[in-house]
Amino acid sequence: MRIGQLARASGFAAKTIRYYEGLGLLPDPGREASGYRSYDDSQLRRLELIRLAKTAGLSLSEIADILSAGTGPGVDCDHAVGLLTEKLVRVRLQLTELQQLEAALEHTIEAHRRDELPASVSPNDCPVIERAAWERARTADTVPSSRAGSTISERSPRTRSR
Amino acid sequence: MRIGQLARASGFAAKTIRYYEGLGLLPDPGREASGYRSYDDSQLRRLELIRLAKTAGLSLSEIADILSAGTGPGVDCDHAVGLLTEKLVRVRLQLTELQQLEAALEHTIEAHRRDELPASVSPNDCPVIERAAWERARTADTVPSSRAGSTISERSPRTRSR
DNA sequence: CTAAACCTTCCCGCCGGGAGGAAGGTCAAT
DNA sequence: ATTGACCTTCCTCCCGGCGGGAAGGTTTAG
Repeated sequence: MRIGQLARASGFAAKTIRYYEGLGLLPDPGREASGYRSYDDSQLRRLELIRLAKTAGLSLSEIADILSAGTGPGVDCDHAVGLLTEKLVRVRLQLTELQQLEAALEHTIEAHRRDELPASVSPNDCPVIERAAWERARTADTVPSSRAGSTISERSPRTRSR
Repeated sequence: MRIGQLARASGFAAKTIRYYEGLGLLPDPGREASGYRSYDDSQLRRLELIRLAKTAGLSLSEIADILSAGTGPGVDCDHAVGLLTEKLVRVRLQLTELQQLEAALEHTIEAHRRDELPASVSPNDCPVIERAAWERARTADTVPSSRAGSTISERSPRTRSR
């Protein structure tokens, strides 16, 4: 089986298959005399597992972790459970951040709807943004040092202060 | 005021200030005879507004939208409210997706904890992943065509089928 | 034999938000 | 006049997940 057939059978583009091979998601396939990659059904099954893992919300590096963990022929399912558990923690952190952002946006929009916000007093001044920033900063410090995809920036350029 | 002073005053790195200028977040500053960028306090205030907007969870392109919307000297605050409203919609979609992912992970881990999952029958087969994919796919179709940072992939390579 | 379909490697592009550094020009103080 | 701090432009890198296309070799059908 050449890469084109595998592509049609798996639903992944041939380029993607080569890319996955480069990432270590797929083992080195043999080559025909011509240099063409030569696949068998086990690669197809592996690609199907990769699709499942993607559907499950895993990134390619997480999938690589699962696939290369066993080192034996099979996939280490217990390792996969561990990874899912860690991922759950990360997902919950992201959820917390997003929920805080949601609340900040809601409160700000609501405050504006009720005309509670002052008019802008100068250019480069916007009470709406100020309020949203305040709402967000207010809850941001209650999050336990997440570092997970934070949209918030902590003030400190690499310019040394003097 | 040169870029270094503005950097220290604003807390943004000089590189970042040039980058923002390139993105259109900052107007073209004048130049000294030497070619150095020359800033005044309004740029500092603008950078402070940008920091607030970032704190509020806005991306640079969203901030650019707000800053360039007015076209007059001041920022159009009503436009900012509209943007925040749209962003709230997107945030809620993301929240839905993340909550579904969370539930899928929880259910899968719980099923594993209760030994409800069969053993893997062959290499490239992992009931844990299968279950997680199933849990996720089960809820994924109830989401109203989000398209917002989805981690899920819909099967269709650009290989034309034949 | 030839054309089409297929394969190979390679490099470039995108989204976001910058960081790091090279090569060179300028300014201030000593 | 020299140092060192500052500034300029330009290019490269990182994270994830590929897609496009060039330039060339191979296989297969008619």
